[in-house]
Amino acid sequence: MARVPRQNRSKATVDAIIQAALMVLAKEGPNAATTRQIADLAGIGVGSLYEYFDNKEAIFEAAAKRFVDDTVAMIQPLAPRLVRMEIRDLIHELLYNFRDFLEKNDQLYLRCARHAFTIDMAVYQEPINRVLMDLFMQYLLYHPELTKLKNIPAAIYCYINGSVYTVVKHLSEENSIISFEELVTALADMLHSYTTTELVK
Amino acid sequence: MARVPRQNRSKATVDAIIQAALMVLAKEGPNAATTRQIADLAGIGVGSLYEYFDNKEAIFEAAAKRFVDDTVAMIQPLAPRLVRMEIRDLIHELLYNFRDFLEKNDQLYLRCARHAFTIDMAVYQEPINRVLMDLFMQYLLYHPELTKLKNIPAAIYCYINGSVYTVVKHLSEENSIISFEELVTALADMLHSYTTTELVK
Amino acid sequence: MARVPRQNRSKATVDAIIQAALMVLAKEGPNAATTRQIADLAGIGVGSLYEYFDNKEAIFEAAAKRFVDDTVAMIQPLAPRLVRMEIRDLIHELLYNFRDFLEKNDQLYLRCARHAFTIDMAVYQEPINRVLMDLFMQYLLYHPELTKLKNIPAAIYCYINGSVYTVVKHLSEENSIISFEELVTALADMLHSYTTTELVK
Amino acid sequence: MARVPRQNRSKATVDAIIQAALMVLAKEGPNAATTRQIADLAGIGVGSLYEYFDNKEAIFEAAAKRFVDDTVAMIQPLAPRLVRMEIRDLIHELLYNFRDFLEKNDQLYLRCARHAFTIDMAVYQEPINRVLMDLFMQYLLYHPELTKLKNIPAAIYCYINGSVYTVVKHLSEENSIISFEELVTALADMLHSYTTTELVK
DNA sequence: GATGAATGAGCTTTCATTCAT
DNA sequence: TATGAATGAAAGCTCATTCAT
Repeated sequence: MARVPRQNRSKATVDAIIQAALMVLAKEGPNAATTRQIADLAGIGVGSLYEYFDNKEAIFEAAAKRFVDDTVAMIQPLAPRLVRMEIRDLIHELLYNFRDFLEKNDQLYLRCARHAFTIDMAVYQEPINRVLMDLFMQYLLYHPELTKLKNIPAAIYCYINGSVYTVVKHLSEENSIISFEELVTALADMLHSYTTTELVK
Repeated sequence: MARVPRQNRSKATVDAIIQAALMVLAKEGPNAATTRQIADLAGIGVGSLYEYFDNKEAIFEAAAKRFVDDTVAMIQPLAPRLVRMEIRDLIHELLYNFRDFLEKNDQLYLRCARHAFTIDMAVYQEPINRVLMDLFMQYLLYHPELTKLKNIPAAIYCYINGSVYTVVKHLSEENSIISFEELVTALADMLHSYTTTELVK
Repeated sequence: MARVPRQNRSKATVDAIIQAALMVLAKEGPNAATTRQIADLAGIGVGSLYEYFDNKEAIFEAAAKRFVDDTVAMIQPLAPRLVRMEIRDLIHELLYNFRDFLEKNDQLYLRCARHAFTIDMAVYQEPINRVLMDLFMQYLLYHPELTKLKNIPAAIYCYINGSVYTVVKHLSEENSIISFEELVTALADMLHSYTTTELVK
Repeated sequence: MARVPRQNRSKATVDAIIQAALMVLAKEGPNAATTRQIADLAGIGVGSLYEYFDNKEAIFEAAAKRFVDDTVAMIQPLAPRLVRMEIRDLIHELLYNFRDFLEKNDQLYLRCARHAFTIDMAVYQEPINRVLMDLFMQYLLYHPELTKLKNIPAAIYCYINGSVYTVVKHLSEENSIISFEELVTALADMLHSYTTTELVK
């Protein structure tokens, strides 16, 4: 039976397991990843895995949660600055930060994200989408003229989902036909043109 | 060693295997799908799988190819009509056809597509992206004024990848915050506004 | 149910199967050899194998019999000449003929023989041992002074078994510490010295 | 991945596996022997086999090595006594010891040896041949007059290979035409006559 | 609490054999 | 008679999970 660890020692072990799970996930993908690999990388015995998690899936859930929390934690502090920017600059700033986040630690998170777009894992994407949605909502407060846009929720829904997927896919491509800068500019321009023309009749 | 089926009987068996593979893929996802399930669903013995395919992976490749080919075959005949339409109507027409395609046969293809966004499977998405890219390129021939748009390849790259993913994700959601019609309209408007404002300086 | 073939066509097919079995046996060994390989090499369908043989083992038995019969047929005609020779010349002549027999057809029979020393296959070696025993018995008729040797059956038993195995083993070795000529001379000398000293008290 | 057993418990398991493998090998031969049989006989689960060995072949290799090591260990301590004996007594002593070794444990090793003469397994016979060769070489030191024999390596090569095979074959025969005593005497006499007559010219 | 040896269900794959054509 | 597609038992092997230490 998995227990909630309260001591520091335990917390450190849980952390090591999650970190190891992320690394194994990044390297092998979710199918090939084994509990033995995770335990070895975490520097503990396989049995200990089950002291902290009910089963393998619970470990991956925790790893996914970690990924999502870190992503949210990366975005949230940017908000105060972003909401005051011109829309195209916002997108630039946001996506370059997103890229840096994905590529740090030898692309640890990028390689995890590659496997994350199975729609089954959409539950985990939810918080990321929400924080981005919040960002855009706050943006509206600072730019009230935009509230006249048609069907804002639908537009945001499309833009967020499409952009996140497109960025991850692009970064995962060995030889893309376009550069990251071109990608970002295109995404920025698309949102900019939308916000300047699609007003409610 | 897999052999090339020559007789009609054999061809039917290969078809049954691919169909069964798609159904198992749709129901279980690529990890949980087993050869036994495929054989059972195809109504044949496990051994027969290996008369036509070298291994399990080859079966899934064939299934993925079938999905992609069918998708392309669904889009291609629409092209002549679509390229003559106004851009928002094009998107509407295209995406409603796409939805019907994904939802037929008890959402067979939609449920397969849910698993297809693992970036590892991007190889299989390639032909779909290409046929859509071709569609937009042809569209330019019929609407020459659009050739003045900034960085067309980048815009198309973002739009196609983002839209396809967003549509599949939306259709997979049980209770979405927006309706399909709203989604389509938002995507259509976004492209429309981009084409009317983002001209080369 | 396997049938005894009486027509020429059938006999040719049986022959082709046996030949194919020997070749597959030589190349793959008895474990890795499959019915499909045999059928392919024989130029017939797998099903046809079972028109002439009850099962795979029966094919191998027939192949073993063929090998044995050919070996006996190789030795028998040599006998009239060999029995008149001096004992060392007999061994030389016999073993060089044996070597040629084993190495013809790209070592077909040598490679089969390598697998034949499993003592389980001793049944098949029997006729070979017998023809060699007959040879030595005939030899005694032409050299009556040898009948005074101690325990002739035991000596022949040891000499035949030991020599045949040693020759096949030696020919199978890539880099032997001794040459074939040295091997033959040693075996010849050993028998010669035995026949000149070990007389019944 | 096989791990090196460190604990006593593990070492006992490895031993049980090797012992079981020898028994299965003895009963079924190398082809028919399955991993399940070995595991059952060893009283462990199939999975445990793979805790200690990379694959089935590695188990058989270890079993073969055990057989060879034990054979060598049986012969080696005899050497000091044998090298001082008259040659015929040496052969008697050696072969009777060999027989006892092969027949102990319900003929465990004899039944393994029956399968070992596939020339492919000659690699494993090597150490046995070498220890016997060493024995004869030492014998020469104690009987310097024998160094005048013609081509000693060739003679030893033939004698060792031939004798070992002949003994194993004879012991495996249900109803042999000669007794073990006759066999041993014949082999002893053969070597004795060779050593007394075949001197370098 | 931590371990890792042990487990065995269940996977993919092979292949001798059958039988409708 | 000849075929080869179909079969399915059985093989080798993996790995999440357990539990005695």
